[in-house]
Amino acid sequence: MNIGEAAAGSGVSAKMIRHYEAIGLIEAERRPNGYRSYGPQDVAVLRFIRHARDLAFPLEDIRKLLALWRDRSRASADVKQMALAHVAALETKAASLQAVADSLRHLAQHCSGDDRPNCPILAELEGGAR
Amino acid sequence: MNIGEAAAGSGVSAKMIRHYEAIGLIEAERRPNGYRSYGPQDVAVLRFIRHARDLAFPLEDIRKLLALWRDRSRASADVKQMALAHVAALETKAASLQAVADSLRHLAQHCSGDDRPNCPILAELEGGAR
DNA sequence: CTTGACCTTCCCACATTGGGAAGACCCATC
DNA sequence: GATGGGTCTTCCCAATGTGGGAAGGTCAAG
Repeated sequence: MNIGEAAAGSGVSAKMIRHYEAIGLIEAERRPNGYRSYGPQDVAVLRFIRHARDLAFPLEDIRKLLALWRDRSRASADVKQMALAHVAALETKAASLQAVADSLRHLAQHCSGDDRPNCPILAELEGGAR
Repeated sequence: MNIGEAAAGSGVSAKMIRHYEAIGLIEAERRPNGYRSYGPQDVAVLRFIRHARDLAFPLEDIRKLLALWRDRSRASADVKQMALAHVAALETKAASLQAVADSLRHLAQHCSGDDRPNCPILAELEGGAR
């Protein structure tokens, strides 16, 4: 099948498929006319990639996951270790975003929010967080 | 003062100061020799920007915040509204990261993590999340 | 043969920060 | 006055991931 069909079948845009190929994440056969040609197995790989992206794995992680996926004799410990490291990274980032949100919400709570100019939020930005 | 001193005094790198100028967030006087020249007020602006970045405001938001900051007669409601919208965005992102982390952690929990190849994480990536 | 849908490559954009090169400059010391 | 170290200038490139769009080739149906 052509790239469009592979895109539709995998949920990965044609743009991204070409990009993944450009960075060496995947490969593709070429037809005499230069068109990329994909089989069902390729679509499965693309789906794998998309699911991993859905789980916010960086592409470099996905590169390793693909290698592990293709290696029938891999140790599941390797996969688990990657997954847990990724979970930790996600949670760290989520917590830090939440912390920032909390402190900003706190600031906003003390802002009258009417048509007077006085605003602790701007005051904090001006001088605070030293 | 020169850019280096302004950078040291504000906590914004010289690189970033030039960048902020390039995108029109700030301006700078030029000396005859071409060097940028900053005064204490400029450093205050840079500090304002850095604090807003610490609170994860996007630069476009900072552009508006700066305008509000400079407008002595602004209504605090405008600031509060922006802040709360930003808080909501942060919390949405934090929650979605946490949700992804949760589901991945859940998957990892069912992975033996030993030297056997069987791994539900890969299986899920392969077929799941449809 | 024309038309439209699809494919190709290539460049550009987003947002943010940093690295580094090449050249100009300033100040102080010899 | 020259030499040198530090600072400044601009310009290009990098990362991340995704998309837009142009210019041109290809294919199938009418």
